[in-house]
Amino acid sequence: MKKNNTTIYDIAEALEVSASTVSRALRNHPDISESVTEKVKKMAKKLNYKANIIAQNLKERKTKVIGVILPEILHHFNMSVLNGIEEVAFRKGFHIIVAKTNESYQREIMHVESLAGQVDGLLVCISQETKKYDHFKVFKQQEIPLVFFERVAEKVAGHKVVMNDDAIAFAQTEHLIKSGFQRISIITGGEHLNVCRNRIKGYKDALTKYDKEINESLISTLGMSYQEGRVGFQKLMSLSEKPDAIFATSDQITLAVYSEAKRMGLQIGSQFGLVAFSCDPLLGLLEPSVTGLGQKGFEMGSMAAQLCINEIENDNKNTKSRVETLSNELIIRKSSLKSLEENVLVNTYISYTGGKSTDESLVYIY
Amino acid sequence: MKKNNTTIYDIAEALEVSASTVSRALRNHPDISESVTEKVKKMAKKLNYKANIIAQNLKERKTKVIGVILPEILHHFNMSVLNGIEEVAFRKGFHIIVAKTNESYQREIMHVESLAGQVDGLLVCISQETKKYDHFKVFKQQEIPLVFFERVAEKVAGHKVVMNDDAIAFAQTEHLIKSGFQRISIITGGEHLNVCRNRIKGYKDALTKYDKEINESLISTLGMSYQEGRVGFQKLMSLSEKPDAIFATSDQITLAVYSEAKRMGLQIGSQFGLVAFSCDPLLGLLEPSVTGLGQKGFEMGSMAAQLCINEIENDNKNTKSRVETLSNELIIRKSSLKSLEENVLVNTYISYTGGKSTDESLVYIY
DNA sequence: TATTTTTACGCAACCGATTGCGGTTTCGAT
DNA sequence: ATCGAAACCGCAATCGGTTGCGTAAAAATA
Repeated sequence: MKKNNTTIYDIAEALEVSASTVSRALRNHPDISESVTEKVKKMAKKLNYKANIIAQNLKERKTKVIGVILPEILHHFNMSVLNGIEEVAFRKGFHIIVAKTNESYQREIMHVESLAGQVDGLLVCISQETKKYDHFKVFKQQEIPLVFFERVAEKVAGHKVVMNDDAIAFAQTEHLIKSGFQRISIITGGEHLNVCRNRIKGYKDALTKYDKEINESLISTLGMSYQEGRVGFQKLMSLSEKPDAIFATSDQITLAVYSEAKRMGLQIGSQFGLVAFSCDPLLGLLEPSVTGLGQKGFEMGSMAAQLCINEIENDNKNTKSRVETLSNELIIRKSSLKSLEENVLVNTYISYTGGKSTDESLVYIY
Repeated sequence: MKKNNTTIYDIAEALEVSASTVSRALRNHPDISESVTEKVKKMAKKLNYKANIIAQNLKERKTKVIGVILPEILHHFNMSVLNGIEEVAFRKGFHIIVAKTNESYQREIMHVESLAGQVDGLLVCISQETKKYDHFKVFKQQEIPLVFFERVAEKVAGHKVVMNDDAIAFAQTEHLIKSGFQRISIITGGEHLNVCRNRIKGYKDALTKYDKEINESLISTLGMSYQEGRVGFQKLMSLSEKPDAIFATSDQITLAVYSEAKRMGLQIGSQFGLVAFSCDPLLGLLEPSVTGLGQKGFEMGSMAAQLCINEIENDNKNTKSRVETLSNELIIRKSSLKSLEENVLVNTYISYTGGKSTDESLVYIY
């Protein structure tokens, strides 16, 4: 990026041929004779020629880079998604620009706008604050493929990759009910986010199915971050009628609830139920271990990247935005079991049909 | 990146001025009158003009992108480093391209070479397999700033950001000794990696100080990954004389050892000691909790990014490669305590002076 | 030998912006 | 009225490759 780099003109001059010949020779164009091609390549090697990728990008109107915008870089789910994205991108010859928003709408806008000019496609998990989606129009205008994952902008054109949030949430809640918990709380973010809305929906549907009252004061929608999760939990635990179980809907919330509950001396599992919309393998190592989900982050990331790259390469105008819904599975562990009796597990079966995604394949593992 | 984008020429045509005037107007060049500047900007807005960043990059010979090459995307330490890098990069107006090697030398080479043309600087944590460093010469030639973090190529010019590995390793080992463990094993990677070599050095120095024999069969150098850590642990535990404590030198190894040890029914802490070169906050939530390190990943990442960006912007040829050594601290938890007696902690003090980094500020927290 | 077809390259435009230099106009100063 | 200086703006080169088109030379065909 600095200077002194040898260009095709240097090679051309050294060999007394034209730059176009050099260019063609380096790309093995049949119009160029073997002998010349040979000479050019030799000289290129000798002069340590490296093609200027930026110049090529300008000419070709592509960068072989896809952008990834996500709310944070740290916790397991997002990182496994990122891992999946990188893996697919690499195999397809793409690099990825990673930009995080820290859940800030403004920062998301900045990234979307600045990325528009330098990526061939964009993968986005929208921020918590985002409620307007005009900033994505730039991508439509420039016809750059846009794929959402996890938290999607439903009104915006572009493929979406999501989880079967409603079904999972239903199953998790149902599981807590069958396990014997009475006052089940959910800690999540605002309902403008599809993930929160759908998880709340599954939660409510489960309560309804079992004729349990839906108590809005047990629904905390402060946000998906650690801090927000912690505050949400503390507020719930300061209610006159405290919950006896929590459905934590993010890695961070799970972490916050688990830490706080332990700190407060609650006996997670026997005394206090916890299920997590989270797939960190460490959940299985905690004592008590925490009921969570299967590892679908990598899958989500690779699928999103696939969709995006296909769109880039095939250049087909089938702009029907597909919505890919990944089926996740429940991993039942101790945190959600009042007792370790087998029959709770045996009696736990799938019966959710409330959402678009009827999912009969939830797998329960102890 | 696709097409139909309005250019300065479109604006120029619409306004019957020259493209250079448009260019200058958009950048508020004083040579252009207010009225024209006004008109140009208005027309730019109207035609929805977005500057072509690639063209600017070509002209300016910079991309405002820095590359990050790391071995894997998933575990806590690397991600906290990445988080720090992104944060600093963002504040400085840079984007980051993230490329992982999966610990593969070949893949590292590919990334280094392909990134050379499209980033203004590069941050690298070398792969486990890497033992030759010729591929980095491209960056010297092109005078692109190169900064290593964590695992560094010592012979290659470029700043380095590392941890006080030797001091920490010494302290961890010493702590295990004082805690009463007899056969202390270390699980790490090959000594060609600075981190492994230095951690082994600290480990050995501690043993030596306490007149304990250095038993090479207790030193497992299979690698830093989960799988390698697991295999290493299993081999150690199949020795006729098993270790009674493990020093795990990566997030992944720690995870592997902890899982396996639990699976084998070992009583971690009281019966089997474990210290981890790892700072995942979840370590504190495990039961028993795991002795680890303070959170320095973010700091390492942000420092590396700072150094790199300074180099890019100041363009100063002070090519003295600095080595920044971050002081980390030990967080003592249950996994390394045979008993919970206070005196173990009281007797644990800093006395390491064996390495380049004499570190008096290790903080012990229970 | 004359004519057609290949083969092998070069010219110049193009991708989209930036900028040194030069030219024209305007305006105050003498 | 004349001159020099600002004030304003355009020409053309440049960044480094890519490629359509044209053409001279070599080979093939008549």
